[in-house]
Amino acid sequence: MLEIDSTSNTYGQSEMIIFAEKWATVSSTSNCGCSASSTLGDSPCFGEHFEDKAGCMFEGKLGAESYKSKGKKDGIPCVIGSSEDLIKLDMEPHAQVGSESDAKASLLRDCISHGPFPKHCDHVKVVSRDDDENSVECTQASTISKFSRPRPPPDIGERKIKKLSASRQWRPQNLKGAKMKPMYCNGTYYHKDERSQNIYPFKKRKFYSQSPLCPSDGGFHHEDTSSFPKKRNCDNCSAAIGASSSVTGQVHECKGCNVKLSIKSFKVPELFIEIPATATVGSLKRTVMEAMTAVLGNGLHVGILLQGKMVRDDNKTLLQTGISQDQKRQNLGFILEPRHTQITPPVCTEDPSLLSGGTSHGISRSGTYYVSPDPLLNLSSCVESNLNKVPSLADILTGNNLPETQALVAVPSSSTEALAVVPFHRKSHSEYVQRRIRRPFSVSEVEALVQAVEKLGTGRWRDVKLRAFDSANHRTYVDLKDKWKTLVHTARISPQQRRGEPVPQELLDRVLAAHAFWSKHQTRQQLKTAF
DNA sequence: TTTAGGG
DNA sequence: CCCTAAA
Repeated sequence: MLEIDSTSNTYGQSEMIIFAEKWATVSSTSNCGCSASSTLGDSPCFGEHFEDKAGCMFEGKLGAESYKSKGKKDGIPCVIGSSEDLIKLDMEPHAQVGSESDAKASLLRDCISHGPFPKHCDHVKVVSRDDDENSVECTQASTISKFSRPRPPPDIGERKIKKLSASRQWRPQNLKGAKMKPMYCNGTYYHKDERSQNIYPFKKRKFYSQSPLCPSDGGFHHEDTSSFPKKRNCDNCSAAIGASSSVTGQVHECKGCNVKLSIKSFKVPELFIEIPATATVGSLKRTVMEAMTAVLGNGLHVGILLQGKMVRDDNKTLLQTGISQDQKRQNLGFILEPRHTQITPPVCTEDPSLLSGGTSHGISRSGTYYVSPDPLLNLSSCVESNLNKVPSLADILTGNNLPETQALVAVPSSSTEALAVVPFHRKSHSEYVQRRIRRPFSVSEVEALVQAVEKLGTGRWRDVKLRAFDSANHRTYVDLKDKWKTLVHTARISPQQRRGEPVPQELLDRVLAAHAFWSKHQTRQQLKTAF
């Protein structure tokens, strides 16, 4: 197996220039009818020009080296990225914070996730490469294909990730039973008191994030191709990570009243990819693509950190926030975070020992990947009050506004690697399911399990669950049965062969004893019923 | 839904 | 942990 650690992945865009309306919040820039589910896997139309309503214009060649556009109208030029991984924003000091961050977010979104060309181009004009003025309404795909890379045939199963995270599901066989008894079903996570819920961070976020209360994001998630319930559809959590600008960059003020910010490349979160050595390069590319889509495909939000504080008021001008001040800008940072952060803060499990460090470097299935958070996200502490906002991922990751017990993933906070350990794997054509986080049994759990089995015997896992793990929502009776199986196995092998947190020999002995006893017992029962 | 077992 | 046949 090949394991690729692409920690240093960066999105150094090639040269890219945005022209946005001076006073517009540039978020509109990217709201040009783009479809959220246009993903990397869907293959952006490279090499396109387009101009959206807001007058922003891109010429994209994400796959290639160049990505630039020329400006027109009275926009403010923003150069983002280059071969030197440079991102420059030339902003008017009175520009709103939101316009700056949104500009970048939309750039990244468009270029990274969706490609420079929106899939649905109702509101987009395609202009000839040679003549920017001669724009032609894009009314059909054929118009685009003239410029773009040939689109794949309808069979995009292998490539398309339909609302990647949205399509993910847990225990599909149980999904329909939302009314099941809590302990049997993950439906439990819908209904029970959240505070009592344990850490299925992504799942929880998925389920809650697009609850009816979750506002529409207005632009990037409209193509809801998923057939799953709405409430599971706005999970960005898959990308329960964020990225931050790897360098806050030099900041310099230009002569006029414009503020120029220079940001080095945006880093993407650490990516782990596992793929068979026999896989083709193409499939490797696809896998990376899918991973990136998972991370970025759902839309990004840019957060701004000024001297360690999150700048939340998008309506403040750069002057007001102090961004235009040279000295303050020394400490200016940008953070990428998933767009939907309306999550219900998960709560730490009642027993910290239950969380005893599963490593995030677990092996996932072939051709899968998972991401871990960018450590950079942990660097700053934000003290600002929340202004009525639901904590964002960045908040959580930076420990802002959330007590430790509400960590996004209830793992020891020191364990940065424990975050986001959920790999994806393809279930069918365009569905991705998320594997549950691996959470090794702690000794105390083993103890409880052994005790229950001693009492109830093997084969009554539901009762075992009820008896000893009733409140451990993340342990199903199947889990307990599986654990017992491994315990028996563990007890039988030599201590040298055992892995993970060592289980006291005494417990293992009891396992063997109980296993032997109940095996006989079962045999006897069977014999009884047989005769 | 639960159990049982293979993957 | 996942998947699923079978009960």
